[in-house]
Amino acid sequence: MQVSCYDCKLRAYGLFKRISAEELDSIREIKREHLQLPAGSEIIRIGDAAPEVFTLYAGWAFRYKMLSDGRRQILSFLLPGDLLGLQAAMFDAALFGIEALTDVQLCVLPRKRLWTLFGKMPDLAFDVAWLGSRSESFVDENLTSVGRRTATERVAALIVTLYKRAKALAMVEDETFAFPLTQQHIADALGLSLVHTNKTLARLKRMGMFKQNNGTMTLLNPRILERVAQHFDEEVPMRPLI
Amino acid sequence: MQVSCYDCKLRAYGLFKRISAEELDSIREIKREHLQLPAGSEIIRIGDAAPEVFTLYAGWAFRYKMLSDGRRQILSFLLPGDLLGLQAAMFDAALFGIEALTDVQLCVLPRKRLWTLFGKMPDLAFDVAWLGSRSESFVDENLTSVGRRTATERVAALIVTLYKRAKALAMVEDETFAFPLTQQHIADALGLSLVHTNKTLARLKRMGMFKQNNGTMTLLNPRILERVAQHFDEEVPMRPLI
DNA sequence: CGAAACGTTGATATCCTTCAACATGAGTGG
DNA sequence: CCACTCATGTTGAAGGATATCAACGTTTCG
Repeated sequence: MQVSCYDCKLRAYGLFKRISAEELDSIREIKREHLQLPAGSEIIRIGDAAPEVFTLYAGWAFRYKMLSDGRRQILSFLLPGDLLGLQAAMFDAALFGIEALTDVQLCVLPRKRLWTLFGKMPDLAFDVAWLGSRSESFVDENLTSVGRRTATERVAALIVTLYKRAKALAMVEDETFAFPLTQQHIADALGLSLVHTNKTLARLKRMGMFKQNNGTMTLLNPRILERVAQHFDEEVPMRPLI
Repeated sequence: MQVSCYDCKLRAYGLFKRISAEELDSIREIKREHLQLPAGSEIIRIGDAAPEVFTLYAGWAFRYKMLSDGRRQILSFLLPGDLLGLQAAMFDAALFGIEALTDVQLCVLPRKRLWTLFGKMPDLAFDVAWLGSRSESFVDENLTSVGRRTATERVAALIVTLYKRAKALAMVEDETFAFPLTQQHIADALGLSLVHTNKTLARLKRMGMFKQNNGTMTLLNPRILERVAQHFDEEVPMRPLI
């Protein structure tokens, strides 16, 4: 399936700013291909030299680091509209891996052409920087969870954050959204053991906070869950403000 | 003391790329003032609307978030040459605070002028994005520490990372460098309690890894300390590659 | 000199990990 | 269609790493 930049569904969500036809042409010019990969694929491998930049068009992914003895830390989850591999493209080797959590569709943006385009379209440079900043904000929030929240607060905060991100993408209906993470993913994102993650989820479920059904998550009490999470007042913006 | 961009000491470290006189003029044009603040100053307050962007010219600072009940998470430490507040300037409110750890000197870069300059100097846009990516990489590493390393590994990893960053700035002599963090800062960066941080530092000191003298840190065995830390093979670049 | 910030140390409590076993479901080959 | 395996989820018990509490020591600085 070939998707054109002209009718990119992502733009429909107000995810990108209104742009001129001319600007759109420029973007379309750098987009090389539209990739489709199955769940579990390694999109960027740790140590990869000079990977390209991607826009995640559909599906979920996650960014992670590994210690030499196999311990894994998930740094952030990636949803449609997120930019993948910007950091990696800046350096000469990827410092982290990116793996597809579900089947994914990617728009490939060859980095050389991207840098060139910065000259012609300063607004694009701003947008890329904006997406990069937003991505760092998510890591900041996760770090705060892992460093200073209890297990229950961490799990609650993760679910609330993913719920809000999904909602901004119109992926939530009746407080229900696709939730492709396994308990191992949650554990590795929150710095918890698998067993404790399981027990914590069970506790929140018993408290009536949510229920899960074949790959979906339904929040039964988003307000309370947000309080349990000790969620921040200041929130990461979901889309450009301009 | 007024410092001119033309003889900026930071450039001497190869921290910035060689740039033309014309480019330098452009940068100097956006730099508004050179600020001096004492240790403990709040450089950016959480929730601040539309803060400016700063270059940390001299001194140390740290970026942090707080939970409503007072728990604090330090997200990253900032050394000379780092850009402060890029994220905050992108959004309409700062999601984190920045506090001076020592007396600091800041170059103020009014954000409007900075965005304008992106159009004239795409290379500058790239550099700003590069600094942003590097900053995110440090958060990534810290998150991996807090999530997946033991207390001893965390403390070792933090010391090694700061040592390497200081070294890249020519701030290390005889394995000795200024170390302005209190144990409370270390604890808040690593997601540990103050008491446990103290005992962990004592253990590493007893192991002969380092010694501290009125505000300085001396590494007695950097190699071993790096192994204790389970330090990554792939390292965050210290300066632009181009 | 006194106060406040910072550092040190031992005892006790607890959250979370590890270990071990079993349950469930999907996919696969016989 | 069944047996098998592999990934995932669940549960109880025990141990350990880290937190909390409390007290005291040390340094700095007005």
